[in-house]
This record gives sequence, structure tokens and C-alpha cells, in this order.
Amino acid sequence: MNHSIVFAGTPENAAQTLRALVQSGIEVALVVTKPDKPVGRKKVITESPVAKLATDLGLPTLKTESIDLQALQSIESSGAYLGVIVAYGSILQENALEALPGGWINLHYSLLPAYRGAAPVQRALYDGCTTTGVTIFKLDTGIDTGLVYGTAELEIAPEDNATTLLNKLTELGSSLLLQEIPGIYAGLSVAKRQEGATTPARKVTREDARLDFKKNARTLENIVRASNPEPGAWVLYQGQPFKILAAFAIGQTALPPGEATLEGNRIVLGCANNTGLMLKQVQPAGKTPMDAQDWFRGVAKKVQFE
RNA sequence: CGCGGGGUGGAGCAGUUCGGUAGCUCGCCGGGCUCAUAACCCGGAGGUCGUAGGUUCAAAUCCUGCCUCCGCAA
Repeated sequence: MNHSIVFAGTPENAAQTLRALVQSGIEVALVVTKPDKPVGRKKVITESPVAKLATDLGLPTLKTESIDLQALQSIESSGAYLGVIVAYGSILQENALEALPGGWINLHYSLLPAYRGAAPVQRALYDGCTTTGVTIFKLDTGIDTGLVYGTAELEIAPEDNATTLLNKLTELGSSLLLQEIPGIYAGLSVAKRQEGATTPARKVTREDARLDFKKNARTLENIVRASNPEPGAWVLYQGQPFKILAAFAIGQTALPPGEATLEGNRIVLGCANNTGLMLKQVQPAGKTPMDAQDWFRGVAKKVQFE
């Protein structure tokens, strides 16, 4: 049996997983990723991190927006047995699922069926979860509904944000893949139905990431952690967006909601029910991210946010 | 040509409208006070004001080009 795989993925974390697979000796017959696209204000045409790595490693690469007929052909003719998909960015249709003898397995960053959907890492943080994990399952036509090969749990650290947590889950997920793939090839793995409460994980929008001072500091801290780096938790300051990149809930404060000032050596923002949010890292519009204390040195004694 | 903000000692800012001696809050170095300190007092070093040119007796400030960082939107 041909033991090579087709790897489909796009962002940085997918690239890291691809690297781990290749380094462990898994043969990659084809890499599928999204086409180069304009990035940033200057709209510089940039290839996806997965595409870049595939080029560096000299792997055959297919850049496609979706698995169309042409892509199907390439996948079928790659001779691979199994498809591995990690954050590719599009849903695979049935004909794509059947294009490989072994089907596709997906690495998902939650303990399914919790947080099915686009943003499992962000949503887990948004909801203030203390544990999460990764799941490897057999892709079917539903959204993250397939039979589960294996899971691994991870405790969420209090200081974790979406960036650090995704990094940890990527590492965990990569090793879980390496652990599960041999069994899948050997036909020894038993895929089980997902059990437990199903929750959706839709993307965190900019509106979700706006901090409302009518909420408690703990809730806002969760939003801050979930929204780093994208889309970035924000408030309005002097009519301009003002990002709060890192912050921690603290005990009681007498500050009215929306007002920030220096308390001791901490920059504290008043929230609902006399709770306070200690600002750690901020970014005023037009400025580079900075330590909250640095920012505060340049402003008045008190600040009113909207 | 999508809209917009910024670049001033190591950090964050003010000063630019109306041209005229480089300022504030910190940090750093030295000294003092204190049982002690992130507290307080005294002193000190450190800046081609992003860059190139122009106007002027005189430019951080006015004019022009360029570099560069970022917010929104995609």
C-alpha cells in the first residue's frame, strides 16, 4: 500500500504541522493550499505559509481556492492513500472526500463535539474555558461531525490568549496526528461517534471583540484573550479605535465603567459591578503596540473610554 | 491612486495652527534621606526633531520629494 498523504492547509499553524509530519518521515505526495493573495495595506501578493514551506521542502504544491474538478484530478493522480487537512479554509465536497482511498482526516482544535466550526480556539477562550484540546476525526460532509479517531486534552493557562493557545494546540495536534496515522494505515484504528454537548464556534467578529463596560472585568478579559491578535479587543478613545491586546481582571475598584487611571503601578479600567480590568498591552490608532504604562505616561491623569 | 494617523534623548508624549534658546511623565547614572523601598529630595549624562532639498536673518514649526510604522476598509 502507498503510505503517502495529501496535505491540505493554509495558515502558519498548518505549516508547522506539515513540517512535523515531514520531519517524522511521512511521505507527502501533494500539498494543497489556498492561492497567493494580497496581504495588508500594500496588497503585496503573498503565498500562504503552507505554500512557502512546501516550496522550501520541494513538495509538489497545488494552489486552489476550492477543490474543483481540476484539483480533484491532481489529488487522485497523486497516488496518495490518505488526506490530512488542517485549516485549509474550505469545506470539502463529497467527491473530494472520495478522491482518496483512505478518505480524509481532519485536525480540529477542540474536543469535539464542543466548538464545531471556524474558531474553536477563540471561542473556548471567549467562554472562559479552562480546558480544551484537539480532535482527529474522519472528515464527512458535515461541519466537524465525523467519527473520532483520537483526542488529546490541554489545560488552558490563565495567561493564554488565542495566539499562545493555538501554538500549544498545534504542537499537541501534530503529535496526536503522528500517533494516530500509523494505526489508520494499518486499519487498526476504530473511529467512534462524537458524544457530548454540541456547541458552535463561529468566528469572533470585530463587533464581538468590542469591550462593553456593562460587562464584568472577567468577561472582558476573556474577550481580550480570545481576540488576540485578530480581530483585537477594542474600545473607542477620543473617537478612534483603541486596542487592548492584553489585560487581566482584578478585584474591586471604585472607578466608574469606562474610566481608566493609574492605581499604584497598574493601569486600571473600570467595568461593571465595580470590577476592574488591568491593562497590560494596548495599541492606540496609528500607533504600534505598547505597554499600557508607557501609553499612560503620555496622556492625562484620567482617561474616559467609550 | 480606497480612507486616515504617526516618526522629537532609552520609552510614552507636548511643542507645529501664528517660524525666534528642546519641554513633560518615566527610565538611566551619581549623591542624599530611610531599618528599608517600586516612596521622597538634590545633581547629571543623553536629541543630526525620520530623510533629501527649498523659502527665510532664523525652520521641529512653512513648501516639495522620498523612506518608514500603524488604525480602518478590503
